[in-house]
Amino acid sequence: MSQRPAGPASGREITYHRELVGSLADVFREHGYPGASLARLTGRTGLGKGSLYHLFPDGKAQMATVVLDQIAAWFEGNVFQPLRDGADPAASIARMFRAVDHFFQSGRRICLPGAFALDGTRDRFAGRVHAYFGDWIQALTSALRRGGMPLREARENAEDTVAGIQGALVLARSRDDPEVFVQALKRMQRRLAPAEKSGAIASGEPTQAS
Amino acid sequence: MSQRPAGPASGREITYHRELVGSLADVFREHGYPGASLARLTGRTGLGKGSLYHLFPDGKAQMATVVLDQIAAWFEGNVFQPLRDGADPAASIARMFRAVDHFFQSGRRICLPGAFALDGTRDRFAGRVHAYFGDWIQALTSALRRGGMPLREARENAEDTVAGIQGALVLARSRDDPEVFVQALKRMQRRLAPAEKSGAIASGEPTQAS
DNA sequence: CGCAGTTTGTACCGATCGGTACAATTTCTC
DNA sequence: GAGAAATTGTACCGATCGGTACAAACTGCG
Repeated sequence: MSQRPAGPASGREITYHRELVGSLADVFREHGYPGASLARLTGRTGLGKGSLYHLFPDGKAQMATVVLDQIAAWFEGNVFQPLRDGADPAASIARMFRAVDHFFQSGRRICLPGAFALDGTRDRFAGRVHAYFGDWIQALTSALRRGGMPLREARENAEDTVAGIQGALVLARSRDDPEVFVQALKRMQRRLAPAEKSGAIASGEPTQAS
Repeated sequence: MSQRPAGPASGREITYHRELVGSLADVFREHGYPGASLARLTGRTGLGKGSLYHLFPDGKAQMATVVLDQIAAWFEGNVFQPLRDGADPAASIARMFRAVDHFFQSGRRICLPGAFALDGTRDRFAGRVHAYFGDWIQALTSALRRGGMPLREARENAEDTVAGIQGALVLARSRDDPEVFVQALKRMQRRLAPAEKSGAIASGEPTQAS
């Protein structure tokens, strides 16, 4: 989804673009959509308005959608797809918790789709916000079911886990203590474990978080 | 904490003021702090700039602090104090879940301290945001302990429950389905119950949510 | 009524908002 | 190295931002 602008040297271009989108993401995370002004966007990325509007002709809204798409792509590759297709569901779930801890930087980074969901920004990006959480819950439900959990229970545990992660991020930031997030993550993983084999085998490390 | 401006007829004044602060709260909830423009604030309250700045000489920041204080006061009276001092801890916890469902309008209203916690707004109101969650967790921990739960377990369950509520609000809004919140609340209440007497006796209904 | 104090609408302030125009520069291709 | 295309900085746009000034209108009280 991280589209590349028309141009040559596409190999280097993509990397460049990915880092750029990561900087934009940081600004949206730190200030929210309304608070992410063009001044902050240009300041953080180091690019002038001209460059930014050349890359994103539709402006701030387009920057946010590209950011959301990059986040979705990362989760698709490192979390959702493994949960859905992983040969060992328990290992996929263990991998999910590792990836989540990695992506959210052990509680120091918030979830942009979650933050967008809370205020009026949601309506601007309703489809992407809805898909992010829907895909996550669906994938986790699938892994739990294949681990032997009944559908209803799997669905409920998936919702509780995804919600718990969001809430733990809120709590960690409210107390300015990332450890709150780390510990909450561990308890959620433990709570999800009993119904399945506990010996989770590592299978693949998460790629560099955007 | 909801201070009353100098003036007569203080009885009616307080009510008037409480409703006004409620309208301000709605705007902050719907748009976040940076998105809550003076135009929206005046539009929603029906008051002109002159009136608003007469009531809140320090402007937007003061409006937000008064809103946060009113929210804190409501939770103090309807949730925290009962949790800490209620004769029957199990009943106090049941009352908490009722109050939470009521205050957050069964998932249709978000938690402002939680929303503030996520972005840079937190730093502007760090003390109040920190206190809100700290008081809540402390009060719930107290009730669980008095219900017979060991300290460590009580503390962890309190954090998980408060975080779970925040996450459920995020999830409900992401799917635009308040029922997600209601069901998640029920499961959290059930999960908290087994360690204590299940027969919760109603003791006091929550007052009108601001 | 008449007056003091409160409350309010309106005009206005400089700063910043998101976005556009466009010429100058850099970069790639041949 | 010439020419085309992509990239960039800068100036500028109208709108809106949060906030101030202040005179008019309203209020309660004697």
